[in-house]
Amino acid sequence: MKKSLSLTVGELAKATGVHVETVRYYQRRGLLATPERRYGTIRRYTDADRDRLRFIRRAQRLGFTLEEIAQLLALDALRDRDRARALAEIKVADLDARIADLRAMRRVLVERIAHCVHGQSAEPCPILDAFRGDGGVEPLEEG
Amino acid sequence: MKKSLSLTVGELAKATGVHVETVRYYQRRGLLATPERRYGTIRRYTDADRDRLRFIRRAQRLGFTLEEIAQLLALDALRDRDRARALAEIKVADLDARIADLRAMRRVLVERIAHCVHGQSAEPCPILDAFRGDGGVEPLEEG
DNA sequence: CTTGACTCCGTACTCGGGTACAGAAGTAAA
DNA sequence: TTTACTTCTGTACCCGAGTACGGAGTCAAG
Repeated sequence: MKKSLSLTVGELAKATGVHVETVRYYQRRGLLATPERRYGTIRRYTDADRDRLRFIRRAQRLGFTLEEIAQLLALDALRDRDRARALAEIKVADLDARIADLRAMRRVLVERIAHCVHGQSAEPCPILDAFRGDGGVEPLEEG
Repeated sequence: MKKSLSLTVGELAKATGVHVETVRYYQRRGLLATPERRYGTIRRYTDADRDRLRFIRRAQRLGFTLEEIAQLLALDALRDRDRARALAEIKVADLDARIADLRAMRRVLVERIAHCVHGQSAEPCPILDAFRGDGGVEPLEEG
C-alpha cells in the first residue's frame, strides 16, 4: 500500500482517468469533498479521494447514476449492507427492463428488414411502410 | 379511409398521443411542416400530417433518434429502400451493442449481490467493496 | 358580447453528465 | 526572472427530447 499521496487535481484526474473539470463537477454534485487549501492556495488530494473517485467510476460503469452513487457512498459510510444490496437489486431489475425493451425493438426491426430484402427498389420501403400502417409496433412504454 | 381531416394542433396532438408543445417542437426540428394559415389565423392539419406524426412516434419506439427519423422520412420521399434498410441495419447493430453492455453490467451486479448475501451487517458491504478493489469491473467502453 | 377554451409565438427551463472558457493567481523549471 | 504550465473560480454551453410559461390573438357557445 502506498502512503497517502498529496495529489493536485491534475494528478488526481490522471490517476483516475477523468477530466479535471469532471472532478470539480463531482465536487459540485457533492460526490467528492473539496479539500482545504493548506500550504499555499492549491488544493491537495489524498489516496482516499482517489479511491472514492475510482469507486464512482466503477459504479457508473455498472449503470448507477451519480444520484444513486451518492446514496451508495452514504450507505457505505453507514455500513448499511442491506440497503446497499436493495439498491443493487433495484438496479438489476432496471437493467432487465431496459434489456427487454431493446430486445423488443430489435426483434421488430429485424423482422421489418427481412420484409424489405425482397421487392423492387422504386416502391415504398416496407420498413418505412410498417411505421405507417397499424402493424404491431405499439408495445413499448404503455404499461 | 377517412377523408382529409382539418385538425387543429390540439386535435392533431390528441389523435397521435403527443403534447401540443411536442408537435411544435417537431416543426422546429423540421420533421413536420407548419401549414399555412388559411381562413383565419388558426393552422389546420391533414391526415397526412397525422400519419407523419404517427410514423415519427413509431420509429421513435424502435429506437431511432429524431435526427435519424428525419433521414428516414427523406429516404421515404425518395423511395430509397436500400438506404432505408441500411439505416435499419445500423440500428440493429447499435441495439446489439447496447444490449451487450447492459448484460455485462447485469452479470457483474448479480455476482456482487450473491457475495453480499452472506456476511455480517456491521461490515462493509461486499458490493461496495468490489467498487473499491481491482475486481474486474473494467470492461466497458474502453475499445 | 362576454366568457372560457384553445392557438400562436417566442423564449427559457428541465434532466444527466459533463465540457469549455475567461481571467486571475500560483508554481516549477531554465 | 521569465516563461510555461497548472490551478482556482465562476459562468456558460453542449446533447436529446422535450416541457413550461407569458402575453396576445381567435373562436364558439351561451
